[in-house]
Amino acid sequence: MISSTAKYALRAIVYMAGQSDRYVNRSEISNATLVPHEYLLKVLNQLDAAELVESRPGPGGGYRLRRPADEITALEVVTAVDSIPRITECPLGLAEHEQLCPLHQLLDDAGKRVEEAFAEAKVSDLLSRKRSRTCEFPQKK
Amino acid sequence: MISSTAKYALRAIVYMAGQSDRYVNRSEISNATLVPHEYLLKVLNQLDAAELVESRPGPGGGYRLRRPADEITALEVVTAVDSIPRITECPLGLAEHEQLCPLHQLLDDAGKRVEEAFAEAKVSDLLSRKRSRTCEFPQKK
DNA sequence: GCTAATGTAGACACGGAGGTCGACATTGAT
DNA sequence: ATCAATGTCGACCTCCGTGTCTACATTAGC
Repeated sequence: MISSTAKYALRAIVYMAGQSDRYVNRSEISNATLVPHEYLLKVLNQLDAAELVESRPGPGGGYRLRRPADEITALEVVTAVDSIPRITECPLGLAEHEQLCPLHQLLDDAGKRVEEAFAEAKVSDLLSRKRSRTCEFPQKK
Repeated sequence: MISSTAKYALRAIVYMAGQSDRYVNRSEISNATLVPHEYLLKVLNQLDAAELVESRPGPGGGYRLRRPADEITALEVVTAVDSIPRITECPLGLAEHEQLCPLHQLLDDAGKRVEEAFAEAKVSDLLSRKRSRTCEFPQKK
């Protein structure tokens, strides 16, 4: 449905959201979310470019959200790393088409529904209440 | 949203649906849908395994639908070649979880909505009324 | 039965997403 | 000013979905 990069981004963002305002370093995020440490860098870079997180180098540095968790939608996180394919015009460029062919309409509708699902969820909605048994952050073995 | 293989399958099925009961050979389907001729074979094999089409070799042979177009849903076509990822249980296998973590619930919800979109559409709904300007079958140049 | 049209099958090639590695740059604490 | 913790960047590797190639099997028509 979405790329694993997008899932990584969501896990990382949700983890940071659970750590209030402190800067969290990459190793800690990687340990908690099991996103590969080096790959996490690329994900965080994209989240930074999308202005969802900010970073600070040096001891005590790391990453944190730029905005409160209830003001960030899951859709923003997903689109920061992974464009959801929407079909707004005829893929053949036939300008005369007022509307898409039924098949293209269906494909676009599927994309639209996914977009809606992610747009309706705020990051704060994704925080697990009972932390002890959360499964969104897999355990390292 | 779905793989290009799934889009190929939909285009091929919709094309066959527009040819009533006659057997359509692979070259004709490939020309009409611009699905690469050799790759189309693999797609058709999967559609055959899913019992959506039947084939006949020899001169005058080819492929055709096994059931009427209004009794096949787009979801059947898509799932014949491409599983839509649903999350029915905790990915960590924590049996104690009565319900999924919020994040996994969201991901599953996205998959569910896509499934619904495709389940609601029959192949017959995807046939273009005005054939002259259809864009679902790209023109070879 | 022969031939041509067609489908069948498996091995191989390509490209992009996912993932790793090593050298470098920046900052906080002392 | 120095050092260590941390982030930054670019090159590389790997795997799998996509797509191609070549040889083989089956059948309609004569």
